[in-house]
Amino acid sequence: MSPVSPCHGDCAARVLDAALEVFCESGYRSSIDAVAARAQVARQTIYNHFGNKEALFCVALTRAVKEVFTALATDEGDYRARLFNFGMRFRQRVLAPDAINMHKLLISEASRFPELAKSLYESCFVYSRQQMAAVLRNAMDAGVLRNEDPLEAAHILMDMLVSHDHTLLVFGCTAMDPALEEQKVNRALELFLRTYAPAAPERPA
Amino acid sequence: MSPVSPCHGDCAARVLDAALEVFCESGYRSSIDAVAARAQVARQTIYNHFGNKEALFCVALTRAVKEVFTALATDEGDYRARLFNFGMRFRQRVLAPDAINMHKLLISEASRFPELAKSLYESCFVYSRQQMAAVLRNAMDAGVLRNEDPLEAAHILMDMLVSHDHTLLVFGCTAMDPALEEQKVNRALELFLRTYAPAAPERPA
DNA sequence: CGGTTAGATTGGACGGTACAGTCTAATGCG
DNA sequence: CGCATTAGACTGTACCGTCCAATCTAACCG
Repeated sequence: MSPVSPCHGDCAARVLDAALEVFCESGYRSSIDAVAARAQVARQTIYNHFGNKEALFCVALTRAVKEVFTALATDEGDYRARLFNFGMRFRQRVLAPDAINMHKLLISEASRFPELAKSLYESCFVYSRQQMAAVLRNAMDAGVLRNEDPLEAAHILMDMLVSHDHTLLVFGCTAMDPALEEQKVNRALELFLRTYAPAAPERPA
Repeated sequence: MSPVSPCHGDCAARVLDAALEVFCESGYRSSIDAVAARAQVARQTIYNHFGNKEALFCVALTRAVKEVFTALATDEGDYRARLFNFGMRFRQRVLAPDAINMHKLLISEASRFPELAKSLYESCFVYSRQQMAAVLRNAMDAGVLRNEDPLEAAHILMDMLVSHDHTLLVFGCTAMDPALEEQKVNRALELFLRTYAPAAPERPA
């Protein structure tokens, strides 16, 4: 039972973990009591640490969402390999059940927390596109890709990588088959590289 | 004031309109009283017609979502014109504020109404892709487009058409500038047609 | 080493609010 | 009269946030 055993230090962290879990499961309409129970903590402890429900929500969600989008790009291999690795990692992170739930949660509460939604969109969604755009810009400079707006290209590639499956998951329709991941990434890359192949210098009349 | 004036017939319709408005504004957590006030109807009238809140929500949302995706394709003009018209109409419908709100609403409540979410995904999202795929299949058969899976091609084109702006709107970041619509559709078509240009029959060695 | 203190934590009670859904009596219309 | 509608009272529930007295821990001090 460990009947009372105060936690002395890790309480806040436990609360944040529990809050993320509970909010992801049942949305913002989860009760503070549910979070407290999940964290095995008294309700009052939550108020001591975070003040109120809104603050708890913002802190928990911000911390979690940012983790999804860090360090997606790598420097190893040729451009094709870099894009493949990025694609695999991106799908893995963004299509994970937790990430899907966070995405739904953020959309649900975008009107209640407009600044939070905007800020997380900027610092995560946009940020991940910029990471990809940097890779693509290099490839364009190297002549491997057609020289166009790299940020636009990043949007297109990343949509090709996840968009359809992401929609499926958000609407709760299917789970992904992990055996098909490489195949899907390669197909997306094939289409993308076809779109952004360097313009043929001259065409045989 | 029209102090009491029972509605005799159009009550149900008024309630459905009001319900859609209110739910889109404040989500499922809107109160029945708010719907009743918007419809200028007694709360009891709503219960007489729809039984409970869940049923009201499902009926109102289903009716509204289906309207967004009907009759997107046209038969006039060449393939390029058809795709352009489809693209313009698609953007207009899917990026409209009401449609964005419904999208957010459906995602928010996907876990509370799994069958509703799945069914609306099927009958609307998938359906619109199939409309587009039919057009693309014709173009492929006619040799105007590279002969590949037309449904996959439809997903890609429709992502190119709206994906980025849709995300922006869902997260409440910006409004669209209507002056740029044609330009955006043409850019999406340009990229798509580049991807799906018929394969060059042979390449100069 | 034992006693004290400050701070974190707990459990529970409590007030206030909001809402779903029911019930009833009254109203107006065909 | 019969029917749809209305206004409002009412019940039950859920939850936020506060308050408080009691408990535990660790650090500090004589």
